[in-house]
Amino acid sequence: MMNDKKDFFHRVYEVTRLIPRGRVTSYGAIARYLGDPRAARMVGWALNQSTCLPGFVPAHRVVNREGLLTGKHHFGYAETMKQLLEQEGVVVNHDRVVDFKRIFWDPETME
DNA sequence: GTTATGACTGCGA
DNA sequence: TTCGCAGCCATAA
Repeated sequence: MMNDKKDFFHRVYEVTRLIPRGRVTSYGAIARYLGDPRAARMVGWALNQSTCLPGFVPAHRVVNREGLLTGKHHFGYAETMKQLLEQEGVVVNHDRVVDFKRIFWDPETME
């Protein structure tokens, strides 16, 4: 169905909203949770659109697998993503999430 | 209509 | 170990 495509974006937002405060996850983890590990790029694209959506989508809690803030440039100002994360207690250094493995949140296990 | 690109990831050399 | 390439799918030109 063509609604499946829409659902993909919708589910990205849903999962992203489930990310606990002070935790982060990766595009690949979300994509894998949605059933398409290779569709990580679509996750990023969906989050790009999410910045213009009504309601709060913590897209700043989604980084790449290395913990790098690759999407910071899409928040209007490059520092916005970092500041949002630090506001939640996530330490960011040189566009990289410190202790990424530790605060990583897996959508599949939700822990 | 086709081509190029993108907030990525995994695997092979 | 690091480096390069293919695959994923939607949007833009």
